[in-house]
Amino acid sequence: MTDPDPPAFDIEDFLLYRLAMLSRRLSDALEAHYGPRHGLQRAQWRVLALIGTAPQCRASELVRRASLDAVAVHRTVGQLVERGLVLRRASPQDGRVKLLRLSAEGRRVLADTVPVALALEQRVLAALPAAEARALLRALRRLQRHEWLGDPQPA
Amino acid sequence: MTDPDPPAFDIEDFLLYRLAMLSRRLSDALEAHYGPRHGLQRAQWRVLALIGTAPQCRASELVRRASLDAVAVHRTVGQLVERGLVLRRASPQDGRVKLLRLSAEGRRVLADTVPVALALEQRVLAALPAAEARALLRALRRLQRHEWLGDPQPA
DNA sequence: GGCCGATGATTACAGATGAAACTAATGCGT
DNA sequence: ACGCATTAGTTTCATCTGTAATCATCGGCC
Repeated sequence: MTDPDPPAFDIEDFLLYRLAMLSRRLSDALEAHYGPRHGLQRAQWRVLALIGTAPQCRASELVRRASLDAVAVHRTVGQLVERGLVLRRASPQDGRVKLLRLSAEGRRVLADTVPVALALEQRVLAALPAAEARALLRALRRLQRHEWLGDPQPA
Repeated sequence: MTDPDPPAFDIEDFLLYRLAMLSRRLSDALEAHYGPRHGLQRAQWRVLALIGTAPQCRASELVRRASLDAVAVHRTVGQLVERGLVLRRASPQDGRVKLLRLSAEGRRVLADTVPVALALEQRVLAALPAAEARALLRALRRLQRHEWLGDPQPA
């Protein structure tokens, strides 16, 4: 009697779902390139790029900045060290922390994949009208700052 | 000598990375609600909502439409059936396919979580200027259609 | 100087996830 | 009507991912 046909939630028209689908498809596309080519998996490439962006960082910094799982980061770093793409040395100041940086090989691998990543990004943006592309970038940048994104019903 | 400091790729300023971060954080936030409340994990909620959106669908349809892994879908459906949220019955026309629909309980659980999902969506959009929010939605809708998103270097 | 809570990193185990192989049923071609 | 390629669904196994416990080191405090 009251609303025999309520909102009729359509998940395919739902912002979070669209974002997740798009993000996954794009990451799949990128991984399809560097995966076979360098034997890297998604988390490995991401950590490699993060270390490349912020050399001499500690592992915990990656955890914080990328809001990644600490264990996953350490494991991934370990794999990259084994493969000689990342160097890990103890900090002189603090015996607990290990400072991370790319090896020459790591830089080479990253440099080989970055153009493909940027090309994919350009391809996405080129599929949109210029104004819309700019708005998308601005919106993402704006949303990146917001911390409140946890906790849908505060208290 | 040639470019001692090349592009200096900053992954934190990279579209795919921003999308992935935002998407994950939003999905985490939503899961933080329906997870403890109904004991659902992400894939389960998503499949529940997909079945709610398209009742009487077959499992393979979910696989296609959401471009999900077939095994994951079957497994998740199986879990939802066990918990009594989804009903699965053989199709009269085709003995291979099982038609899926929500049980009353499944509808109840979904109805309980949908407002939270929509509130989160509104919250994201409200964080943006109106024009930017509209542009974001339009951009996502536009990109959803594009199939070319696999294959960053076509041949 | 030596205890103790806090922090960084690592390990261990368990549950989740994905690729490949397997079973069942349909429909098409003969 | 029979055989066979195709599609739907399921099972298996190896791998990945995440939670919790562990080890090592630092800094403050008595």
